[in-house]
Amino acid sequence: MPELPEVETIARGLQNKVSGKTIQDIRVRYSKIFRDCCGQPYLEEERKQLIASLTGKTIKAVTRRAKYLLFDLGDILLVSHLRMTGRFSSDPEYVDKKHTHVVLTFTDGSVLSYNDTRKFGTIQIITCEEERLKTTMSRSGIEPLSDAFSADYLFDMLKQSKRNIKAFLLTQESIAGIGNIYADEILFFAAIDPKRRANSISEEEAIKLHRGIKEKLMMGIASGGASILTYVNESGDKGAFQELLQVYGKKGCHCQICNQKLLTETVAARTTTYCPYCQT
DNA sequence: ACTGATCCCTGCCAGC
DNA sequence: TGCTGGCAGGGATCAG
Repeated sequence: MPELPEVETIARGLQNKVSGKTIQDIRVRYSKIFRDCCGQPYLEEERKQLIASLTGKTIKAVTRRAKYLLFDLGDILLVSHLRMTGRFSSDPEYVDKKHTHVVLTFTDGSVLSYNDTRKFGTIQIITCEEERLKTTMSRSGIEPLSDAFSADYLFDMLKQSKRNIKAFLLTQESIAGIGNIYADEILFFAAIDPKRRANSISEEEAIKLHRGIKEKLMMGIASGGASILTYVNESGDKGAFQELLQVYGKKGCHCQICNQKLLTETVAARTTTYCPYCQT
């Protein structure tokens, strides 16, 4: 399940693989993947027109914002969210695979496939600035790896929120790009109980939390992402961050610091694993 | 302002 | 062995 580090890894890979390439042909097998700026499926006629309009366009760049992949086609922007199981692959073998829903063929003969087992992922076709502003992507919060995201900034945000800290970290409108895996790892690093109210976090704790957010996300990127379920980058390589996980998915395991048994419970409607002794 | 339920969808696993 | 039902999962959205 791709979070910020995984999406960043994919964006960098795709930038190398497909930027500069011109779309010659598009094959769509499951059309609901394509959505308008509000996330709604298109009516058939409009969808056909929009997809046809992509032919001949050149991919100028592939970048990331929050957990979204952005394909800059000049006057059109493709905004893709991979959700749980979405993946882009430049491997020709993916073209005919089960669950491959969209295949782009470029003028140089190479291909890019969108494959998504659970079909939760989406590709929005954005044709103007007005549409872009309507996307949930544009409502994403601060980029946690940007310089603007300082410990002071985080502490101010925390003071204004009464939600539990896990829910706070998962809310994309606050901080963009953190999902369940990194939220659990960050809270373990910062030694904070996931159920604590955000506004109960002290300045000292906020500084540690801020460091945890930056470090865990950067570690994720440095190791090519965490391959938990099905995540692979655009070349099909797995990441290595899953080997560095300390609490996520470690139900029943023992804390690496105090050796007590880790606890798993639902917090903010997500499976949450933490150390009840170290995280207070 | 926040919480909880619902929806999207398939694979997987426990239980029969 | 084969079937079925329930669950997981990110996040938008809606009701309370």
